[in-house]
Amino acid sequence: MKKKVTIYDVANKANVSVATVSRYINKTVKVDEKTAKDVKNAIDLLGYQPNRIAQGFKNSKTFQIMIIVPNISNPFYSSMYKTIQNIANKNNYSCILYNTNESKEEEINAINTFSSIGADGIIFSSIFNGYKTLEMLSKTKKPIVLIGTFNNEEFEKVCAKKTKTLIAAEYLIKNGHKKIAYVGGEINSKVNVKRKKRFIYTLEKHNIEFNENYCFEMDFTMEAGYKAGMYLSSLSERPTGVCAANDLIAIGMMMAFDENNIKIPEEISVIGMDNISFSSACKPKLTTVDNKSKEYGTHAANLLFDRINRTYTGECRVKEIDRKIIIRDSVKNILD
Amino acid sequence: MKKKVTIYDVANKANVSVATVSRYINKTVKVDEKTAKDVKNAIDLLGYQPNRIAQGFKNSKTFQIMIIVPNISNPFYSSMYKTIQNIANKNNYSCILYNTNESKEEEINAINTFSSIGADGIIFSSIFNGYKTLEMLSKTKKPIVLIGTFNNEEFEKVCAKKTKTLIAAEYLIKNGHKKIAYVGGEINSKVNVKRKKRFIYTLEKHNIEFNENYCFEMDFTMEAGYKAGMYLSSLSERPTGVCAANDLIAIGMMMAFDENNIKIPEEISVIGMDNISFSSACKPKLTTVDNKSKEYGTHAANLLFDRINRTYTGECRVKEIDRKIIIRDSVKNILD
DNA sequence: GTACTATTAGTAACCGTTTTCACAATACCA
DNA sequence: TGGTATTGTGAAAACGGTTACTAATAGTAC
Repeated sequence: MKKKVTIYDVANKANVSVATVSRYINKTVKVDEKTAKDVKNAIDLLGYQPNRIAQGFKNSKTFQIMIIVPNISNPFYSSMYKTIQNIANKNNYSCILYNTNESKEEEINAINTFSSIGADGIIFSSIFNGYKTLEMLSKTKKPIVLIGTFNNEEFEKVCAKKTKTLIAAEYLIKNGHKKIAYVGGEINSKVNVKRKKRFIYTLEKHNIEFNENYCFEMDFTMEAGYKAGMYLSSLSERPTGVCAANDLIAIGMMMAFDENNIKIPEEISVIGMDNISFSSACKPKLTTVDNKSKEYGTHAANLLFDRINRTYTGECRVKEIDRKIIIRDSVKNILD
Repeated sequence: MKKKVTIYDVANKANVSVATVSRYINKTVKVDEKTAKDVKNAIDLLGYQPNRIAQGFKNSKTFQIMIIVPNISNPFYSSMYKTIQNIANKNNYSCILYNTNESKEEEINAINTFSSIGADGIIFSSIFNGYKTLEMLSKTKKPIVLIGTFNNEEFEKVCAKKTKTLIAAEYLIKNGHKKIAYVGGEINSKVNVKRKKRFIYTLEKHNIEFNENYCFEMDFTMEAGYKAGMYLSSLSERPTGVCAANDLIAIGMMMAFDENNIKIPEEISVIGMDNISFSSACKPKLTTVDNKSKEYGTHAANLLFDRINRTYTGECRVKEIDRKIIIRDSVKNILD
């Protein structure tokens, strides 16, 4: 095993001091042109590569950021991750991905590793409120960006301008629907609780009463959507529109309606949220609310690198993403 | 800004030397019980956390592995990543994820970063043959695991025992099908080329002639599958079975058949590959070949950590994954 | 020629650990 | 009792960079 070539070897070869080599590499101070040439030659000759760990150790900088997501198999997060990675790479940074599997415990573990490996910043998304996690993050004194809604003024944030539920429900209402069902996800998750609350609030705002029979909560999967569709199909007085907590649910539901020969959107309108790729491939094409994973990623990464590179040092900012409805074929205007 | 608490602070507080503290933490040498208690108290009191970078610097170890994938939005890879991360965490390691976006250039970049950050190992998956990448990897002298088929004896590998295509095609043949179509993906990708070759080979092995009319290659999406389905529906003499290069294609195809009132599997049988979650949620439930992302992940991570921890130092091993067919409702036995 | 300033380069301290080596204290044995 | 293992501990030298401080040289003004 060949010995690693260090900055000392380069200095020797080039007949200069290690300081000069370091200065040449980091361009912190100008070195004479002739000397620079010698150093460059020595580096090339020896195939020298600065040891990142040693650099990181000395500078207490790792050139790494950590990204914490609930579930990387969710197309929203994987797409967001990809845009973050791109921006990070452009800044000469690598990304440590931590998948928490939607578990609170794992979030704690994630933040613990974060502070122990000393990454330079973190992008944190969670389906929990997480007072403890935020407190832990605060202690790290590192640049931090939160994804989603948190009660916190201490960190950079990127979140939605209006909730998806509001947008979806109002679109149905605007199209004349009054008997509207809500199909949520895992009943106890904060995300579901919040969405349902939002849904009810939106109905009331438009003087429509919320009907408990038009509510089905199970989990965020296609199978759950199928069951919801079966349930709604069986009602003697069916709703005219359904608001699904995500596209998977909506797609599963449409399958059930199809199986029961209930025409979409003629007999029932369906609206989803997320705009995953499947939503434009199914039949009829699903009307949904775009979740704009790429915008989330771009803003989060930019906020973070503004802090890391000290391009911005003012008050913490909040980027609000303006989600738009994607009108396709699954909602009918029943006013016509 | 409070100063970071170091091993010296702990040593001071506990009235021992830094060496003792280090020994207590790493359990490399036994320390007296009483001393250990003192050290533990001091650590707790000060909230001391060893500095990973310094540790890494001293040990030339980063406690990080890198995982390179073509596309993290592909459910296969995200699921694989999750299992790898779990095993890594158990080994006290973090994972750097590098998404190459199915680009050769990005693969080069990925490996360059890998060697510059000096991670302790790498799990590499690619849709290319990549002679250059393998050569670069070889130079790093680090533990390496390859995912998929590569012509290489130098690294650990985990790949399939039989190709998915072989399994799928043979299942159709076993069920009496002779007029079988192949719907592939992006025509120029190595993966598609290989799969098609495999498909033709399997037919010939069973004395069935390959019919170019029964071949449709576009890309690996649901939309492409839909178009393929439309094309096949339009043929005057339709195949009795179709072998799709992945589940997305199969699902898209089934939609097209459904739209054309072609009953599955009564009039046409469809088989997919991947066993993504959608495949068991659609109607009829799709018969497919399980891609076992979790097994890939588990084996890859275990092979890697055997090397990293020097639990195994022998010849490079190849783990072959025995993929199984998942029989559901989309293939009919036409011999009955 | 002297004094002063700019520019470039070298010396050595430092970052926070691990670990080798040496040594003291204790245990063991004849 | 003396001699030898055994055990637990501390001092100090790494690991490979960066950088504050210092020194040398060149350039400029008087």
